[in-house]
Amino acid sequence: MSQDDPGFESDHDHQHCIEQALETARVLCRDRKQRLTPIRELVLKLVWQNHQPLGAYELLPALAKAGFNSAPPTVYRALEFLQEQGFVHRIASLNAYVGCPHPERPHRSGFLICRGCQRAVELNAGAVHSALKTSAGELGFEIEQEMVEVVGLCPDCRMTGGAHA
Amino acid sequence: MSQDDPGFESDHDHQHCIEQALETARVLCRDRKQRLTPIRELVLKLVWQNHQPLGAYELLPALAKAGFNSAPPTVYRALEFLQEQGFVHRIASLNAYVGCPHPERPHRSGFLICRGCQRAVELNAGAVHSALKTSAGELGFEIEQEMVEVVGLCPDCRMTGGAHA
DNA sequence: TACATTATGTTATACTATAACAACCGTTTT
DNA sequence: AAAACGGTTGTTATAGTATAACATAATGTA
Repeated sequence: MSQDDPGFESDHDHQHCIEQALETARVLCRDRKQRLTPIRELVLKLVWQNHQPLGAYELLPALAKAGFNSAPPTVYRALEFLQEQGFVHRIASLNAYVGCPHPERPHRSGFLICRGCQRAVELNAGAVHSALKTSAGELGFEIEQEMVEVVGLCPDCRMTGGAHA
Repeated sequence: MSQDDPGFESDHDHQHCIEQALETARVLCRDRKQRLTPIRELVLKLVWQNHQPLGAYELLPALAKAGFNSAPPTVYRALEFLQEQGFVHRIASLNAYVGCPHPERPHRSGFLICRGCQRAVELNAGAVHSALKTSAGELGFEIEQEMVEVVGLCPDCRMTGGAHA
């Protein structure tokens, strides 16, 4: 994890996270000649509202409120696009989606998921990837995609016994 | 991964896998004073039919054919029990279940999942776990549960371009 | 403009998992 | 043996997650 990423520090300027994520997405889409349509931008913004992964169906009411169609395919399509562009990740063990702080380059990502406050932070785990690559390589297995999802307690919740909001 | 585990070798004596898994489960249940009922044993056997993870709903027809009730709760209950006992693992990214070759002791498990032949082999990834523990520790995160699911191509499928059955 | 391409709207449905309560069964207690 | 109990299974219903398929609209391009 790079130094400027907020980890589990609960007092970071989250508005800044959101702004930056949106701005990065706009720039990258322009470079890549992809269209960050209003729906897609809204979904990205919603996913970034906090560091707690959101389920697809949790996004629908907000879409409806913004005047868009709010049937499931709408949000799944937006999520699919955002994943392809690397702007969000899906967390399989939660059936939920979370913003990616480093969309500029594709990367193997892992997550630390706190069962106390439900926040998930991305782990830039070079060492984990190396170990995995070695173990897989010994079996002749060629890695294409990695999912690393770790559940536990973040520093805040360890102190408060998991009651942190 | 220990030496006696079949990895992606497709010619291992799979009947032996099944027998051994069932026998181990019987012994462990006796030791633990748990009941390996006919339904539970059947589900375990079905999950072990091959090394491809099976979805819960794929098990239902076989349960029906064996004369049991075949409504979803039946199979989910059996799977829940088998997971608690460590006899099977759930693979979140596939919504599927696979037999565990080392149920005698709880362990952090990872999986290599081949997108060619759909086989999944368990990775006894001590090194991966260590790396993860270190990375998490740096953020003050306390690990309770790990999911490591790696998708790629097994040795067989690398040769045949992923067409291996 | 005409055409192709991409995105969105809409309806329906598939797939995955659990809630809730009744019936059954083996064990222990009376 | 009867009653009480805990655990397992049967049964119905429903919650939660995701996609198929086709129609319409918007955008980019010749």
